[in-house]
Amino acid sequence: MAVREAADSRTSGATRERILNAAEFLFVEQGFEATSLRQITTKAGTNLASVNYHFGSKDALVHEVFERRLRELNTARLAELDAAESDARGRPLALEKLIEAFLLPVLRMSKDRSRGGHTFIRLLGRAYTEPAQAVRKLLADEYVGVVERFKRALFHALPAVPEKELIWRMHFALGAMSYAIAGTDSVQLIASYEVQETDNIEAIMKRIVPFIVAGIAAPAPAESTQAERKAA
Amino acid sequence: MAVREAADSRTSGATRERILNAAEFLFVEQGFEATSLRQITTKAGTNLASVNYHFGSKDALVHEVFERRLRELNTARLAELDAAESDARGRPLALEKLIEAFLLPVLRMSKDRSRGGHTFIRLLGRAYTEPAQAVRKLLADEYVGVVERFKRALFHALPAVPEKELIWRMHFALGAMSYAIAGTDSVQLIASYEVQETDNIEAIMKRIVPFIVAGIAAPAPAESTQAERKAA
DNA sequence: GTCTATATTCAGATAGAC
DNA sequence: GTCTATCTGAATATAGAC
Repeated sequence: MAVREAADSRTSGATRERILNAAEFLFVEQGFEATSLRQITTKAGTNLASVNYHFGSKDALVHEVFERRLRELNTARLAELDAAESDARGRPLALEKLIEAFLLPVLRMSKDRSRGGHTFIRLLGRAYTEPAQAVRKLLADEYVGVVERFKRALFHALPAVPEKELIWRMHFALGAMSYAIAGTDSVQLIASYEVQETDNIEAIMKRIVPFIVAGIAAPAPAESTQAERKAA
Repeated sequence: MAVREAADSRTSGATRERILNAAEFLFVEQGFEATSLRQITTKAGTNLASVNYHFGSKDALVHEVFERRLRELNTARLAELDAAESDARGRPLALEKLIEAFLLPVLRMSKDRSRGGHTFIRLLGRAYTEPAQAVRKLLADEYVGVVERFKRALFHALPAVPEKELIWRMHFALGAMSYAIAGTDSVQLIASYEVQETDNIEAIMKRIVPFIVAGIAAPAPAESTQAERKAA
């Protein structure tokens, strides 16, 4: 994978990757703050100093854990959207296709246990609500292109719904998706749901697309804020 | 509020409350792990030892921060649902009423800046995805009654949708709500949303109810899992 | 109940041998 | 690049005076 330093040494990059994988796993289980470099290096089978050698600091390691997967994920999302729009030949995209373009790469990554994508997807669902400034900044930077692109497609797909309304619904949808993704953990938490298939993301996807499509295409509510009512 | 130790000393309980409020605020800003007892006691205007005196440990403090608000919140939710069902006189509840029963107490608490409810609501949105075992256990315990009760009402309101489907949609809805609530932080994060009213929770509520109603009442997707397709 | 001073543990980071 | 040993600071928690 990592092109930059692949061939020169037999295990060059291997230690780096092992650290990233170990960190990813432990971050899912415990969160960023609660995970120490000692835990990470022990799990990765290397020494404590190696993190600072390869990444410079713990913050930089966190950054890399996200960036290596997010770049792949968002590139794939844009490619899916391009393909769907190409199929549509200039006509507005079916809302369902749009949602699928956003979610399919997640589905694919979550099924890829061999390269550890499955672990990262669980981490991703939690990242949006992360209080750490560094993580928030990173997500914002990494997502700005994707969000802009999908927003335009959404406006085009549903010209009847006010754009402001659509922006909010996009946000709600992201919340539903995020829970669906992180749900592997949190469904059991919330209650005694009699649900067996919490680790079958494919089944979850099939359930969430109709939910989001219906929510986003819902009739717009009466547009009147508190201020507007007072003024009237 | 705190009945247990109210009257005996003039300031008894006051320090305790100040600690809880300071902790609540800092947990929102930084998360649990990143917040130290030193920060909390400094902000509360007391000494470091007072946390251990009043709560026994940092974990116990976290526990209390949640419990004092969640008890109030969930009691109010059940009362709203009771009232709505009483109005309906045995007939199935309108889905919209059910959602509102769940969300109105959140709205009310979020508008209550004088008692700090506003702060807690921002914390709540993040709590569901918290990795810390202690927080997850606490939420599960505190929510089990509410979820069971609303689940029954939901099954009753939408007998046409399979129960398994409804459980998943309830989960998705919770994700959307959670994002809507924590959105004060995360809307700006995700992208350059041109939205001004991110701190007007009342306006947000008006937008999310139709979204959730439409999503939960959506037509059920073709019910076939991967396993079932293979078997066929 | 409140506070200062302190015990103890563990964190991230670095120096320097190999 | 890898490793051991160590520095420095900060965390939770407690002892004991007031």
